[in-house]
Amino acid sequence: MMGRSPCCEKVGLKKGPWTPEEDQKLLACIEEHGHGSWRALPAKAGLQRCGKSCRLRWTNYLRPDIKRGKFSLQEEQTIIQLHALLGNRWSAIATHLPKRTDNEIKNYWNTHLKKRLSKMGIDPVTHKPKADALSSPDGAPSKSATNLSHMAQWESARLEAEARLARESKLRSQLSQLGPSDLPKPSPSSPPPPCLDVLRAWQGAWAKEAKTGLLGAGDLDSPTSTLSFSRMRYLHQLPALLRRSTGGAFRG
DNA sequence: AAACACTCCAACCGCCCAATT
DNA sequence: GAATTGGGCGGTTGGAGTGTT
Repeated sequence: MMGRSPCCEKVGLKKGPWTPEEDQKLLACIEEHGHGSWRALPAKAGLQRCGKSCRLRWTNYLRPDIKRGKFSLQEEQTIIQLHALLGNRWSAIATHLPKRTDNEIKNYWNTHLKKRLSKMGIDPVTHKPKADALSSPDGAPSKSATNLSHMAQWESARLEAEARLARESKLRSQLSQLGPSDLPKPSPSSPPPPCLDVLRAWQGAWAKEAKTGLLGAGDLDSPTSTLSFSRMRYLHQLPALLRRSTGGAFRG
């Protein structure tokens, strides 16, 4: 026989919002058996749901290692900076925000941050000032802009690699914890997430470049000459911009 | 108080890819 | 190698909650 055994039959499966009873069943089942196979879980748990729905409910809502509620200013900055570098790759962004799910970040971006950036005159897709010129008059990027462009590309690739490593590490720890002990716990053996270190390193690199004069004085003040340079400067100034846009009322 | 408009987010859908047979 | 699945991802949306007229 080709392939695997057939997937769960999709007749009579419940959809829509989860009830507290369903949540309890799902939690109890994962506590007792771990989630092992999502496909097999609904039957074990006595749920009229498909495995996919169970997985979504667990990863986005029931998992105990989830922080819910208001995003801090620091988290907002991180999301915007990572979005400028990575685009709509929410799972990659989420690996740098401990305890936040990609779904929550995506929602927060769509309902809050996108609008906020627009109000600040920043295109939320390109992260460029809306009326900004795309290139220098002669069309040739400056040397510093080229360097910065390479730097941005390098950082983007590095973030991607880190996100991948984080995923693989998570997968390994899940595999080793299959079974009753599958509930996430504060484990001293699991490495801390890469978190904000990448952004800090990047910010440090920016400061160094600016200080050592790799950026010409004009580069810091003149209209931006390339998309990458514009983006780099924007990222550098983001914390101050955000503080201004929130009127300082936001505290991390 | 009712009707309508808007906001927000949990959950769905469809697609993709690696793994499995 | 082909067929098929499970799981992950990003885009989208239904509907509850809130605000406005």
